Amino acid sequence: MAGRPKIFDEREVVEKAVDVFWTKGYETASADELLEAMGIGKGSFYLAFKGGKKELYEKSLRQYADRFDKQLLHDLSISKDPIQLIKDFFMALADDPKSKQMKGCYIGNALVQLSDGDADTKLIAAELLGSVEGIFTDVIRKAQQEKRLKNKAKPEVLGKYLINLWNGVNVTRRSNPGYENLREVLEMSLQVLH
Amino acid sequence: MAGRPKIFDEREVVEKAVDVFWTKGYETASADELLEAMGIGKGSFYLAFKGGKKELYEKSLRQYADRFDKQLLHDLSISKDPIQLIKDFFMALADDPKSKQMKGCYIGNALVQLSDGDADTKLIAAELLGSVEGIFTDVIRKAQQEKRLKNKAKPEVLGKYLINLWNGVNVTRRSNPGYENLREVLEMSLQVLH
DNA sequence: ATTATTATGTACCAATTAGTACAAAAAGAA
DNA sequence: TTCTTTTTGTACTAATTGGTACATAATAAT
Repeated sequence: MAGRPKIFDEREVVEKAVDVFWTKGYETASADELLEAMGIGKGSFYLAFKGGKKELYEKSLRQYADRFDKQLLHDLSISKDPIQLIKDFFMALADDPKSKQMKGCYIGNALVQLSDGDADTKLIAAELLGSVEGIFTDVIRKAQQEKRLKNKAKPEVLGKYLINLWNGVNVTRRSNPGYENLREVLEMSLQVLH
Repeated sequence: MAGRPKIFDEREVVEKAVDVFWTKGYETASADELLEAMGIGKGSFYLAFKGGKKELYEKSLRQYADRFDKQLLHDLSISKDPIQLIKDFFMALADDPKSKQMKGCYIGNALVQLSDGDADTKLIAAELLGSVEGIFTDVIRKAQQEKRLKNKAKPEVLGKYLINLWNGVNVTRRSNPGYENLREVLEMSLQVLH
């Protein structure tokens, strides 16, 4: 063991980078800006992230999604009524502060913001969204088996329906943050979970 | 009337610009690339579009939406069953070629791709989507009045529901173009139009 | 034909981009 | 202390960005 010690924790600086990428977008977030927010210099950065900005972004996507999934799975694990939890999860979108309404979904943004040149990164985002979809699907399948969900549609279809709802709301509310009818739209959309 | 004649038609070159912006995204589409596709030089461009790239983009959004709205209104005007037409309109999303599935909605993309610095342009995109929403809402209101639609939900909510569906599908299908269940998800989503 | 007007093409520019080179710093090991 | 290893900060760079300046070209009016 030798060498000068790192002055930063990788998970922490990646978390800072999430902030910047989320509010500014992948292209618009400049390397300087990211480094500033992360609190490290170029020397350290390009040593730790040999792939540069792109590697940082991919790691930020993975780290964000990982945290998100773990949180959701945890909440589900301690819930008496997982279907209701998913409903609440969606309804909570209507209560987000305006600032959050404007930012969209961190993963979904990647899907829309990346150009064809970043097809590989896009694929990562697709996988990560697919992971959330899988969680939804599992909850639905189980609820159907336990007769807690009357809707007999294929769990995979309902899972995709929910992810689609998620993606939609995260785009729609950007155009009109805090708009009156979001709650009613969500209620209407969630009637399939009966 | 005097002066050297223009060698291009504004609507035509803006249409070319739509192509570039759509496939590459606002930031990623470079001025050179746009000019190349439009087939005009910098001199002509910056004379005709004093606001540069941004003005071109805003005009492209307006022109695209204008064409889109007119087409939709026309189709509705000659339709015997406007609600069915809207259903078909959405179901057609599942038949798009992969290349189109990957591109998303031209207007919705703006909402997600623009950074906070372009809030004014974002607002334009929001208005344009609102215009489509208004068309949906009108169709629904009329159908309810004519008892052709049983669903008694507020037309405004159903209109927002449909735009939300539109936005969702245009994000979701990017992650998995041509995926199996899109058709079923759409059918499930359109059950509200009964 | 001369003039006024508008459009065009090209050369140029300042700013910013992501990324590199490298010498100095900070630790442990000998 | 001296050597080795790793990290850090800074100076630099090559490419690209959107945009401007301006001389020239092409037309209509006089």
